[in-house]
Amino acid sequence: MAEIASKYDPSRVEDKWYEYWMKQGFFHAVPDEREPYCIVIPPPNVTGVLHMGHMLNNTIQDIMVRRARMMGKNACWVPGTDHASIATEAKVVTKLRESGIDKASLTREEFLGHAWEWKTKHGGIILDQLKKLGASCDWERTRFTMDEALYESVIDVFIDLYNKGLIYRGIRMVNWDPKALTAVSDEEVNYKEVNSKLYYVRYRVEGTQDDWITIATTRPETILGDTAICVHPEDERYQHLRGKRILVPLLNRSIPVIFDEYVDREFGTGALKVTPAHDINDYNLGLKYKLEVIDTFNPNGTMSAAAQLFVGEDRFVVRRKITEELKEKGHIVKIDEYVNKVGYSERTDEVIEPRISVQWFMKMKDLAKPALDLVEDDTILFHPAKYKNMYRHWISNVTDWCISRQLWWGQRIPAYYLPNGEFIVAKSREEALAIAQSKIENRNSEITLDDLKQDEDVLDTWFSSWLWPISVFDGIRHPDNADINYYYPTNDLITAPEIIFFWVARMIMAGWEYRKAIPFKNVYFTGIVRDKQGRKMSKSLGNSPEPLDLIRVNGADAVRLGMLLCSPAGNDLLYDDALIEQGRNFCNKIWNAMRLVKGWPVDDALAQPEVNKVSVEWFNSVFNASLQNINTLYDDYRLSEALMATYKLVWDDFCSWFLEMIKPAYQQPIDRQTYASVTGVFEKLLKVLHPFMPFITEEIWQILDERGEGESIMITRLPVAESFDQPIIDKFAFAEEVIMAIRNVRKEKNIPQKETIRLYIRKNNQDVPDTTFDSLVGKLCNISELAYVDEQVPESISFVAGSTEFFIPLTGKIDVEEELKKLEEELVYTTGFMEKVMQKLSNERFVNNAPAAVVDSERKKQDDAEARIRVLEEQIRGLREKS
RNA sequence: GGGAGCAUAGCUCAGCCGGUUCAGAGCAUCUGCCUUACAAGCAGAGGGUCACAGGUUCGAAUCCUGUUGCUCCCA
Repeated sequence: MAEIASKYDPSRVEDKWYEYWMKQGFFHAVPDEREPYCIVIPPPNVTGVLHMGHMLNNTIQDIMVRRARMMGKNACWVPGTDHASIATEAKVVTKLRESGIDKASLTREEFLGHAWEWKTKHGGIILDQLKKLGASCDWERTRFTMDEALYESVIDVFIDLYNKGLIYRGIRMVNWDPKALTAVSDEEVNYKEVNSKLYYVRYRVEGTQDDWITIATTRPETILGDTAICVHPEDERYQHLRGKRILVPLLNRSIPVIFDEYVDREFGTGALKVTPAHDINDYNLGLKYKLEVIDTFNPNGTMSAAAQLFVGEDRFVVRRKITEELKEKGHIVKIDEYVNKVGYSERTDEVIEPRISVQWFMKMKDLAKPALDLVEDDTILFHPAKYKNMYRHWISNVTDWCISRQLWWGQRIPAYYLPNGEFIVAKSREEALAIAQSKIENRNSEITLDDLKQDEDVLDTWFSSWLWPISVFDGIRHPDNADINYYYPTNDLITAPEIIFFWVARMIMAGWEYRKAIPFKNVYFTGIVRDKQGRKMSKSLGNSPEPLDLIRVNGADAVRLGMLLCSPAGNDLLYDDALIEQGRNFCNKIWNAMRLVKGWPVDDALAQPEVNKVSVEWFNSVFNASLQNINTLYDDYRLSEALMATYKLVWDDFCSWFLEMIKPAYQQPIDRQTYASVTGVFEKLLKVLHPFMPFITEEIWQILDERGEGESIMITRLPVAESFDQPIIDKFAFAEEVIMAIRNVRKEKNIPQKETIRLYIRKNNQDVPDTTFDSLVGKLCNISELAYVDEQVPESISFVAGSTEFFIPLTGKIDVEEELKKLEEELVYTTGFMEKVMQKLSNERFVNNAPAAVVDSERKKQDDAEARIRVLEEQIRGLREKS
């Protein structure tokens, strides 16, 4: 046969097989009579590029879907991207600006033209990157949240929920992103602790010359929007202010003093400035006391005309400037260092500005109820289950969802305004007109299409994503189509815990609302990929390796293996190059196992030696025992443990033991029967490995035997765990102990493996010798004579396994003192152990209370220890007599 | 401020409805080997008061209480 390189080179393998799989259409799935298995990808951001988190997440999805496919299920993994309205719009705006175009100078249609152009050209890079990872997605089903079908689904759902009274339009305090110029939802605000300052500012009481009240604020720039001062009704310090008014510094605007228990008397001075336009709590106070609302900020975070001062300047610049001015005018009492939490936009990292505006909201209470129950009663299972707590907490305290965004890139809200300000929610302008005309005939009868003005805003991207498991199968528009009926509910969702609210919870709501069925049966939460120091990987820190470089250098299989080995569900993964090195080494190990097996000449005339026969029997049992274990681990979603069990089965049991057991002598042929068994189990191992390492397993599977066009390991069936022979496993465990002891003797006495030794065995306690693995021990330890004896063998190195004595005659190499010392240490340990056991057994309460099986096992321990002690003592005696 | 979770070997973790020599795995470390598949390898070895303090029990890494430290979520 042709020379096979001693090192595995993934670069010559991976692209070749991926293309082959694509060409054969193995990834594509259509409904049939088999059991379906479906995963929808958590759609990555269309602007995104592959990062380490995606690598982990998609590796896991690929493992699940490949395994299901090899279990004979109809496996379908639907890929796609979401339109990421804020991020994409920002990208397009930036790009336009670079080519000298201002978004404001474009019409909506022109802008969307540019946006689509951008999407076509740059969008979805990430999907191609997934192919390098080996992802077996059904690319023919690739979806995008702005595809016509998905767009229309979103609109239909909006209209439906509006008609059900679940969507409303209202004036509310929202989280305003002054950079993206849009509202964002509560879930898109990240609170970070920052070092800031607490400014103590004194306001003069109206009608006095020198009577002041001091408030504490972290945001002096909002003073210009103050419309009240609030103190606790029982606060002794401020009783004299009842009925008084206060002058806002710099403006001398007169504002009332209000008394409300909301105020924390301990904080600052106990006096609170109230700015209803710029703080959610102040806003609520404003509603309660009917305060004036002065919005002093423009949407971009600069001061508005209403502020009167610093108009047009940025709020943070103004914070500095107004502090100076307040100081000059004698209003600053003191400034303390202060640590507080400030909200930042998830999308732009800009400081969020609470802002009053008109937005669309979705009522969550009614939808939340079933979504909570479905998780509480384990209809949907979380892995790990601890996320149920977090889920319960959020969903029990859920607030209405702000779903409108002041952007163009997204599904435009289907609301049409009449000249009088009323609005109609309808699928099209024509429909809206018809509704308007029928609704209040007299008043609106003269309205024409041109009078209707559609809402300018689009919907939150998550308002598309929450429909994803349904909309990818067009199940909103066509609830009875074959795909949705077959693949929905999907089986597993693999995602990050950070989007449990954004996405997981809302998909459950949508699933229940629109299909009265769960969107998925299991949710597997992956961890966050961090660097060795535990820091989250991020572009700004520069601590993330480039995933595609890792794949190019090490191969996708090595990367997949490395990432998965150390990431139990829900635990963060501390990335380390060593992990991938481990993956690479493993690939090489398998590769070399193949080289070894392929290198053996086969002799049909050769009968199968006994050694090989028992070895094959043993390995078959070990294989089935392991496979059973691996399947259980999969069932429990303990993927990294399933991988580790597979890894050990291949490396330790197959390579280190089995191949050595049946390995023919150098340049000697192997018998046909054994060879067939070896290639047979090798193939089985490759299949078990395939979901983890698709490329190398395909390559080796193809080399191992002649395969025809259209054949592939990925469409074969996984081996089914069969019953196994536990006694042979136990017998070998004993043989293994003996082999290791002999290796130790060789090492200690410097006897090379090439030099044969003799081995004498003395059974005690009238035990019948088990000779199953004797010939194997002989082979692996290069033993010229193996015999059972009744007496101790003089001039020998000896050791005891269980209560069986082993003697290796070694004239002239025995250090009696050393041997005695070893035996005595062994004796001390065993005696100590036995005493502990006897102590237990002499305790009546133990014997009476403990289960019989436990007591029996203690008795067995005692018997074994006693036997061993007798043997050890006898050996010591024997040695003493000699010396 | 409210809630949840975690603490076991140098690192990452498993064990946790109490009972097997129960104190484990992988990696890392150390020692010896270029032994004819693989030095990306082989053969071995060392390493932990199971965070701390109490309690329950014949028996606790495992159950209970408290303490300390860390992490996450929410406001």
